Amino acid sequence: MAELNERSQKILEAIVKDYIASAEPVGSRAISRRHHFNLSPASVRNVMADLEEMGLLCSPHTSAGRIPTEKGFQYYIDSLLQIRDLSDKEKKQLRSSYRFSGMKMEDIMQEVGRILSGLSKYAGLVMVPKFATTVFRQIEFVRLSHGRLLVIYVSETGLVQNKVISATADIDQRELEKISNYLNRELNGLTINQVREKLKKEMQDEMTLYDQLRKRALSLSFAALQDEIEDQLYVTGTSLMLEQPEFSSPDQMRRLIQTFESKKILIDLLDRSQSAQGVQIFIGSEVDLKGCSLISANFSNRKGAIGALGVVGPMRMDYSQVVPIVDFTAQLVSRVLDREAE
Amino acid sequence: MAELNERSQKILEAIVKDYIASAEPVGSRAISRRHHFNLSPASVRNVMADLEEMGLLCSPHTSAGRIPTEKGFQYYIDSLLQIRDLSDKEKKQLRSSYRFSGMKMEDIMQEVGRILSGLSKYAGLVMVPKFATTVFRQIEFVRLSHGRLLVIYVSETGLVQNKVISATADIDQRELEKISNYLNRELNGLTINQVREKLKKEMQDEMTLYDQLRKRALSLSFAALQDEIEDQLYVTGTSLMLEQPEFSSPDQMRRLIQTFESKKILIDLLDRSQSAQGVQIFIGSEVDLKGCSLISANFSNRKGAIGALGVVGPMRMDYSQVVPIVDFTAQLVSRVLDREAE
DNA sequence: ATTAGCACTCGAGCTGGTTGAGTGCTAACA
DNA sequence: TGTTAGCACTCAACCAGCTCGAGTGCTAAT
Repeated sequence: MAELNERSQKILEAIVKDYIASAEPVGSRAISRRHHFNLSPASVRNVMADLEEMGLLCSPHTSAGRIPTEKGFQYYIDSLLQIRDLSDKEKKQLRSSYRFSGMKMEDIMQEVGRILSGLSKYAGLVMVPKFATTVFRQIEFVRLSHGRLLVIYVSETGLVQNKVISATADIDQRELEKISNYLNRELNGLTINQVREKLKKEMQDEMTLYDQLRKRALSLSFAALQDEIEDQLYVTGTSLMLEQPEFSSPDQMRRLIQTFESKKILIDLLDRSQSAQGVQIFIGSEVDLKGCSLISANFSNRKGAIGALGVVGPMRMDYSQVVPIVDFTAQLVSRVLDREAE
Repeated sequence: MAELNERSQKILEAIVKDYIASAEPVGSRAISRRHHFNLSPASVRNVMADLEEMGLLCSPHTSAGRIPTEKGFQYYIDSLLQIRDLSDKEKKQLRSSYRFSGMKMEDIMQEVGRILSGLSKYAGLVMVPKFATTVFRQIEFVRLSHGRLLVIYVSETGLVQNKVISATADIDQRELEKISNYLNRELNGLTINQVREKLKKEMQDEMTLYDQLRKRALSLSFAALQDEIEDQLYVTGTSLMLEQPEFSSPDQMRRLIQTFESKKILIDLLDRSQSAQGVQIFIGSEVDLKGCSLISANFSNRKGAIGALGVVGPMRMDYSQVVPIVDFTAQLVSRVLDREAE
């Protein structure tokens, strides 16, 4: 991106801010009046023309003002945006809105989403820790019917997953207990991925296994863990998005709701943000959310269980407001998870 | 409801059917032409005026045709609607779209919702069996951190619920195992409600209890089961509803989405339908869904686990089409649950 | 380099006219 | 007496034309 001189920057910033506030095209006159750089509308217009040339602004039609393009927002966020920190008072307030004691994982995540969307007035997303990266704690088998077993496994953080598998032979509950005892001893403290690795390796030595119990245990737990467990995503406050003027037309509403309904797009996005540290901002068509941005952050605990949360709002959302909220919430959740796992 | 003579009935039926097909006010001319009762538009008009008088029809404005009121739909459904049965071919087709083998409960429910909304082109609802009425199968405890326990309980049907409780004293995993063994033996085969009853009674004799283990077991499981477990609701295909012309205005869309988002209204409705047998139809403002109807049916298995499923569509939906689908799906799900629990 | 001035553009909103579907009423008819 | 043809009336939807005002781009003066 070519450098902008200071005046251009100031004007771009002013336009973006005004547009964020009003959701309407902003004109040269408004800029020269509302912001106190002593410039006539004409001069502002010249600068605006340059900015349009560079692809940072565009005008919906001849006699309307300018609105920032995606690229314009990008520039604003990269170079101009100053994130204010939350004041201690705000932090305290935020902290006190979260009351997680005695809640199980799912409920915590849902509650975080609710609060996130409540504070931001946009849609809140929370993706539950990817099970694969969490630490194994316990496995249990329940016999459902002939040959059909329910496997329940629990992570260090108290996340529960369950799955139905079918065993070749019928196994009674007593033996299942023995098997789970054995597995709990063997696999304790490993991440699910490590568990998978270990099982795979041991399975290869299967030929040499005379120990029936162990053999069964291996094949059962292998079946239980073999396919990827999909991430769980909690979406809250979609209807808040519909209040935004940019989604006021039926068509745009439909598109938006469809996007939120499929969840896949959102999961992909949050997955992408998983690798990075701190707050990330995805803008507009960079993601498959036309006209939207996603502000996301990861959370984790000492042991490494990783999830992501964020806020989806219109591209024109108030980043300086929402970014610190997302950031602090992620930290808060991380701390809670640590406490849970202690 | 006053009786209608045959001609009025025929005309009402024709109007409702045409309106269902077109979503537009239907006029006297159209009725007299499209349906072959040999009546002039003028005569039809007279009847229509009567029907309007009785509150079965209304006209959006003077020079538009008539549309059925809620009461009109009610009458149509109660007296005029003929539910055709599914042909064997359709049944077979429906049956084959459901593939549940090796799925766990949650996934089955989600899949049912998806198919339901796919077939009806409206929103599909599935409410997972109320846990309280299901049969207890197994309970497990996992120690999370000092004094915090994760309880997992499984129903006969393989439904898994979990919850965090805090114990007064720290209990190690070995003792937890003993406790769960004890409880599994004691409580096997009872419904959750029966379990609650039993625990309550035994707790009252607590004074006389010298058996530490038993004492602990009782208090733990009591804590685990004490509050109501909320029903889980799966909603699919909301965006399909947005395609319907009656929800084409931004305002109506917003209202609709808000309704679906809160879920509470829907749960209440399905709860209400729980008591009844067979397919039920709720219309419009009778429920809190303005302009919508809900077609619902219960499912259960021999052991009595009860849930409900249904389709929410515009009031003007094709009942003769959707009712049999809902009906048959409920039967299908019941049968699957039986198989699961066998 | 900045700015005042001005012609120009274009959407929003208002008006008035036309069209066509549909009604209610009345009088004639079987 | 029930049915119907005829007719005047109503009203939303559509369209064309109009004005208004916000905002632009360009040019010439400062």
